[in-house]
Amino acid sequence: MATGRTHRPATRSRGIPEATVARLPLYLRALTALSERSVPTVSSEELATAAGVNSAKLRKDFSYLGSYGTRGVGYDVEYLVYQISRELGLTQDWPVVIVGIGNLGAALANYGGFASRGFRVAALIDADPAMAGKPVAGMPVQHTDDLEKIIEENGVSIGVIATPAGAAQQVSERLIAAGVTSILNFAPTVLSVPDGVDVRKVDLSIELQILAFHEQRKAGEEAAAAGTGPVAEAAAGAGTGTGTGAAPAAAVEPPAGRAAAAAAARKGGPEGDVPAVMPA
Amino acid sequence: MATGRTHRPATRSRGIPEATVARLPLYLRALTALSERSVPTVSSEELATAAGVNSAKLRKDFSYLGSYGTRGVGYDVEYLVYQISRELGLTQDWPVVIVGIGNLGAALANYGGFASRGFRVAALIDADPAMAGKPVAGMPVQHTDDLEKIIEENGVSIGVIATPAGAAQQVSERLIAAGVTSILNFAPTVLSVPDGVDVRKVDLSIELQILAFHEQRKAGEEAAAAGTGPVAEAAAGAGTGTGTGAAPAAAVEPPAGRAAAAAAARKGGPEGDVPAVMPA
DNA sequence: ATTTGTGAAAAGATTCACAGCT
DNA sequence: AGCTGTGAATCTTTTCACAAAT
Repeated sequence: MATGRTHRPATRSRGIPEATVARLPLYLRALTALSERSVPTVSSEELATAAGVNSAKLRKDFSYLGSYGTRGVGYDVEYLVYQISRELGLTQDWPVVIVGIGNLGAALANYGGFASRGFRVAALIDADPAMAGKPVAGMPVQHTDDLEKIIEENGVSIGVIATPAGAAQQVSERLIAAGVTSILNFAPTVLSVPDGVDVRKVDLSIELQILAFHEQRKAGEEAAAAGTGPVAEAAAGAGTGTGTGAAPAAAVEPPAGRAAAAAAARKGGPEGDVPAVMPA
Repeated sequence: MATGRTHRPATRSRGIPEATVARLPLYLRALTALSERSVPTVSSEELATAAGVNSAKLRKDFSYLGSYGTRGVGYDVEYLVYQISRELGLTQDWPVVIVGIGNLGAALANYGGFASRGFRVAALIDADPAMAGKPVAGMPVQHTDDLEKIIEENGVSIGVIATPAGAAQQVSERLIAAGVTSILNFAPTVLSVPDGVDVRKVDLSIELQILAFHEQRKAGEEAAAAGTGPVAEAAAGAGTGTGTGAAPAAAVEPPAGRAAAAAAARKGGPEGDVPAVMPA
């Protein structure tokens, strides 16, 4: 999950569960593909497969939007595309600004997926004077000094932050002061924003860390020894184990589960002094 | 949430809830920052604030790992960094390959957040012969032809896909055949993979769409008058201008909206009143 | 005097299973 | 005959609130 909500705790939006909202774009993408192939109708089963979910979930999700299907037949593709687009607010045009035009910012500026939905990149903004005027994705980079003016003139309410972590909080404050109320944050930092502002974050390294966790467990599953620390396998009930034959083939892990030495190495910075304490 | 799990449904890893695993990297980042400032201990309240969660959740999360705190005092920062790192499998080295060195792939290759954890970019791979040998982030791009060899020689078990959508499925199959068991997918497509392979996806446009949903609702909240029908005259109305200031004017939703709209729509026939839907 | 760790309650999400409509 | 829509059951996650520890 590159995702994370920050605000909007209580007010579950218009009765549509957050989990459902998060899947609507998935359905929309699958439907758009069907639409392009001129497929007129689709069953919950087919659409669910295309979107990578199961059909019960999909039907439940759609039930929050209304009764848009036809029993015995399925869903009308075009109609559903429209309904979901409207629900997501994609039938209107959303100007966005991207702040921080480094590698990632440039990648985002070039990313076609924005434009193809209701999003329009209204401006690219960077703090480096040397960047100013340089064209990225066919549009000149503007300087941070003009941030407020750009936001206001374009009626921007969604900002994308792709700056280094250190700059993100300040950038968010300026965006918000100028009128932005939704932020997509790629900087690896927690933004603190006032009530009423939504923040979603995408953190590339967090995703990898979650994968590493599962990867590690896969490795540990077959080498049921090697135990440093609490491997609590017995109590965990190996019965449910993924004992799939499709076990990870590639023997990767050179050293499986080193202990304190590894910690010291990792942390070994200027003051890296790892307490030797280590019960469990 | 840009995030989404694809596999791993039943086997809840080693008793640690998936939701908790997803937050561990967050805690780790906050702890690392404290560690760098040589803060020796931290309370659940402080750490929770730094990580952007509430303290009850944090304590519950930590309780799945063990009893690593001291009542009346808090948590030892260094010790906790080590424990979480170990739990996530970051005390070992994870070689990863990035396939698809376009804008995004290059951004990922340059992203410092990988290297600073246990991740090492072992190779950059692209299908374009013209890219071969060109240095990106100080390392030569290699051709897809050598993919299998690279995976095997480096013992890679985690692959990052940053190719266009059309190439992603095939790339994933080759990665998996060569031994990769975890994939981070940036291509906007659903990968179908065998059991035992984990896929996480990050979709930039999905995140924006979720923000748009909430943004739209905010707008509708204050413009609770304007009894428009089920009409969503978005782009027509304002073009660029969602008005200035914090409150975008373009409201889409009539408060009474859905029920009536749905009913009307259904009466109108299977397809009748479907307005021109913007094709992607 | 604080702050953890955790049962128990509450809220939320998913899955089941089938009535009801086409 | 087939497929949606949805209550009911189940599972997961979050929050509460307080005993236990230092």
